[in-house]
Amino acid sequence: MTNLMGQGKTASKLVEFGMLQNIAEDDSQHKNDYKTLFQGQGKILLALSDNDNMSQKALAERVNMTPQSMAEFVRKLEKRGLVSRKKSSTDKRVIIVSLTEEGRLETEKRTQVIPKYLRVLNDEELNQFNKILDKINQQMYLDIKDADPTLHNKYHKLMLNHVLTKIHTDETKS
Amino acid sequence: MTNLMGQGKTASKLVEFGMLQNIAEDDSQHKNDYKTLFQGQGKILLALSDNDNMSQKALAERVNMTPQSMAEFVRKLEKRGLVSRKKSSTDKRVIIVSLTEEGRLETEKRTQVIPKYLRVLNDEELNQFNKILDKINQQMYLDIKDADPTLHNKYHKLMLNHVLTKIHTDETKS
DNA sequence: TTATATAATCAGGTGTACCTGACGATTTAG
DNA sequence: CTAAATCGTCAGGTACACCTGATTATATAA
Repeated sequence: MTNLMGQGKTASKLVEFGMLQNIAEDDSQHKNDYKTLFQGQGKILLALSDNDNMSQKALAERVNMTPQSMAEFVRKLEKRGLVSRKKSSTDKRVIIVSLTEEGRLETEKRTQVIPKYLRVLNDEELNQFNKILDKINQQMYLDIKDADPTLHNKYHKLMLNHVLTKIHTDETKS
Repeated sequence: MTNLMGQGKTASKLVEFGMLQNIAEDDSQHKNDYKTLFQGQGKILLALSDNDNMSQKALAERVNMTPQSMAEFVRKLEKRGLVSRKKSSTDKRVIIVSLTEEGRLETEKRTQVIPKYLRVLNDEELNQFNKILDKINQQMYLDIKDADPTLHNKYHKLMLNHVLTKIHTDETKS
């Protein structure tokens, strides 16, 4: 099982990678906390980046949490000036949440960070890495779908497209 | 700046990768919570895997937290049966913390998990991935050292060696 | 031997991500 | 038009990773 051995090696390197990411964050002034990017308030910002002006209910469903939690986080985000809440005119029960300009910038900043360590890779390696990540990510989408089709729909492949496309574009420009 | 563009692409794929890891965890029965592997109790287990029988004080320094926090976490780990605490015979003030057999197994289990998604990579890709991760990890060690030499010493490259070597060995056997 | 340092503990936070239950304000369906 | 469904809020809670300050043993140095 040569392949299994290779996988094990890679797995341990990934663990190491995870550990290092963590340490690097603990340390120093990084505000782009990798850990919180995909949880709570960060998760909501990402969802809004993909699809703005959602009701709290829809948002809650989208990111798989209770409406109460969503209300709490949205309120916190509002306090931070990253989202705004306005009553829907068609249905006075619902509240439409949208990113403020600041929120949009903040989210972009957080997802656009190019980790310093990538600079050690040359073009060929970056290319290889991209292909590998593509394969892995694609497989993870499938695994998630396998485990829970509903979840998969919510976090559909398109979720990050908005943000990610922007990154590519911006990068291309520079 | 072709290279910068490549880096941006890779960066976004890494963000996506992180997001997917997170979703996959939320979902389903994974107990090997990637998020907690390097924090709090998990961090301590890792430190002990590398260097067992440390005093609480030494442990606290090693993982960069206050002795009070350490005391709390160690107590929790003891309750879970993963570590044992015994008074040092030479210095009755200090408490020596060590992994129980269960703790050792648990830690190995948590670090040994081979993510399912790796199976989509062929031998060549695994090889490339390994090389890339090696380069990246090495660079991250340097970056951490750069930012804080003390921290670097504590989380020295050797930290995970113990655990990781075991993984390699076990994998080789299978 | 007495003052001081040191390891740990107790007590009491803080912040963040969640959750459940109860309830008020609308909207919609019968 | 009234009852049920729907969206959101309020109140209160849990769990986990931390932290500061004060205090108790024990060890060491003057």
